[in-house]
Amino acid sequence: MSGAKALSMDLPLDQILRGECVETMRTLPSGSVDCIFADPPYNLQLRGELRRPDDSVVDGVDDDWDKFSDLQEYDRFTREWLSEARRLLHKDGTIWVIGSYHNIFRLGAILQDLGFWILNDVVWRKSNPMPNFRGRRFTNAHETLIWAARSQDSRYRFNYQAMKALNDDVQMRSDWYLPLCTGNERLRNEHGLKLHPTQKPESLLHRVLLASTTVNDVVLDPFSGSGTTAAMARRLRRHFVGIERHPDYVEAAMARVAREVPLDDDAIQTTQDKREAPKLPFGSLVEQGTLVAGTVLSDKKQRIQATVAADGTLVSGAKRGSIHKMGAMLTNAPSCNGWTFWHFEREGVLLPLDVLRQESLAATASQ
Amino acid sequence: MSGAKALSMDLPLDQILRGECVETMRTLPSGSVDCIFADPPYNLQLRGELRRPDDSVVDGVDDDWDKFSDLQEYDRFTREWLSEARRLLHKDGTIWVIGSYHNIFRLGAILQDLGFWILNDVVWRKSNPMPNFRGRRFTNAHETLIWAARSQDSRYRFNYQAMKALNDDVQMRSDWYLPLCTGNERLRNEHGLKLHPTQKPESLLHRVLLASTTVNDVVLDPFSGSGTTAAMARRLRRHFVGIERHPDYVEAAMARVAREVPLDDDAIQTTQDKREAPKLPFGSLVEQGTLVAGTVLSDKKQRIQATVAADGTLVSGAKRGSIHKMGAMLTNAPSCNGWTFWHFEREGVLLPLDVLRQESLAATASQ
DNA sequence: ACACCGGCTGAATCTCTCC
DNA sequence: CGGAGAGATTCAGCCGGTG
Repeated sequence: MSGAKALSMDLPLDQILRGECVETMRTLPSGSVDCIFADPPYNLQLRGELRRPDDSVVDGVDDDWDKFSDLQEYDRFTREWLSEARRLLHKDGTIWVIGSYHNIFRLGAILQDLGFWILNDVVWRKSNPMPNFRGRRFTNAHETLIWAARSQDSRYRFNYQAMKALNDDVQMRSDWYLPLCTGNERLRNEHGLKLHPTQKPESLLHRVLLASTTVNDVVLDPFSGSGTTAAMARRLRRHFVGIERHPDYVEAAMARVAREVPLDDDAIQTTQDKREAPKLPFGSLVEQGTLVAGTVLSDKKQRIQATVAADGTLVSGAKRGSIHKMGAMLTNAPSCNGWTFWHFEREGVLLPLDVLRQESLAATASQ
Repeated sequence: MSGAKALSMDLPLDQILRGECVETMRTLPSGSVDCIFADPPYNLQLRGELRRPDDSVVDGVDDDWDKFSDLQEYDRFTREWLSEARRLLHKDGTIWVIGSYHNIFRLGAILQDLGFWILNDVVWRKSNPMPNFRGRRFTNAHETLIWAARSQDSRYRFNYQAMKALNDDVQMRSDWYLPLCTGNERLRNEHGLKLHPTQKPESLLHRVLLASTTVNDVVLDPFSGSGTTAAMARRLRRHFVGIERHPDYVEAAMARVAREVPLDDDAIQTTQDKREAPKLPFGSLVEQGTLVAGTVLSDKKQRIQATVAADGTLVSGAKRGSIHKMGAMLTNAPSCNGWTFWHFEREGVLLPLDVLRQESLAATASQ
């Protein structure tokens, strides 16, 4: 994704803007951000205070910003900020929202109503959730993230191979097992009390940003709070724009960002998707003599053969075509990746053509 | 809960009624069921044919009953059957609905709009989900259930101790790890093909009914399908009322129920679910900051070095791969256990990565 | 009898670029 | 905007056949 970078000239980069969420978003240019992460107020509807079995009071979320008169008011607020978010998002951009069962269904339905295209719902499984003290429900041990593209036809970014690498080389699933933000990671005020009631763990934002953005992308967090998004953006060398109404949070978050050291060139690299690798036409291997015209290729089980022609096509009897087309034709398949289908012999071993491509790309990269 | 039993005289018990969902519900008496389990159409909106990398075709859900012209029509349908469901539910009763990201946000929002009171959202984590074949999203590895009481002041049933016992004497969490319905459990037609495209596993209904109903309770399933709810109700000695519009499904489900043997008085119904072996991908250590990206690892004799990248791969020159692959590559070995091969330095001492893994697993204890 | 291997399958919104 | 073509992409578990 060339992304929104060219459009971001009017965007105040790497800052947390103090102000109301919607009002501040209205001052920013359309299509100027590549990705949005939003952790909106939860509308928790807590009735009175909650006590642990030992009668200590649970420090729940009871700040003013979490009080909404009713569902309709919450929906109105949600539609308003999500509409602005959609305007700010680049056409190929994606948005993440996080919530619990109190608000996630409102968020999801309104996302769909506004034309966002849901790509995944992702479950953050907490390794250390708060137990259900009254024993009247299941332990609420997860929160839900929704990942959505701006529209159905967005050509969004997903760093598939990086996610696979992060998960021991099997596809990353939609359920993520991560600890809560505790201990030293948790920001505290001068009295040692937690600064923000819902500070998100860095590991969560690390995975979110690694999955759906690339270096120098612009990430917007309209409910910046303790600044986890901003801090992880800086660490991973993405640009950020935060919005936060409470000056204390703005200050604490910017101080936090300043303490963050961006990863260096070696550490920031991730496994590349093949789709992004430099293109190398099969014909150039023949031109360069890497593979001599006249070489006979076969499938892995050596049931099918074809001969390499001087123009990089394959020939078998009266049939001729690209490595892909011939693979598909000779196996009656609708399509075929010739790079992995066709094999050549080297020192008695059958190797896929892809090996030659990798070698050739590696050789030219180091020049 | 004294429950709805006294009211159920006009209710046709332990049958699957052939008919349209809403129409049939209208014939049943108000407040007559203790619990509802509903697996409505998901509105998947599948477009073309999907093929696996081996070119085989995925047998998707293309049935007419899952097609809706737009979200508005889906919402209308949902409001209609949920309204009837609420009328049939006893004042202290609860409802379960299951869905995927395609429809669960519509379901949840409408439940709230109608006055249901959400108790939990529960995540069914699939042990064996279908992969994402195109590598364009996270593996869709879960479905979501919403558990809600008829109203905020319902004195609903929750068998807390039974759930705790089922979970090795720790509170049952909101994330459940259960396999898909496959193998012998899957109902098949005379050609050996699956009878119903979306048959739910018995383990799921077993847990649902065990959590939220008691012996002789009445359970309604307005989208009965293959009859998993009815079968598990009979096994657990609950009464059931099913509604299903396709006569073939009604017949197959009633035959299935007839094969079911109710548990006897002594049977303690704890089909213990497989405890999940604690797994920890190397990438998690990087995300969680246990090991910082940019750290240089080495073998025990410090002859070989590599740098940790942000996606949990190791980098050395032009080479990149998992801790295992890189260990093997750099030593020319066929394979390598990266956890014991690679070492990091702590207080001047070289320690294997495995130490970090053990520490991290111990800290988070029970997955 | 037992191990191993190949085949099959599951609620799936599943490509991208160039002409 | 439509069509053609290049080329990227899979995990766990069950079943049946074979050695």
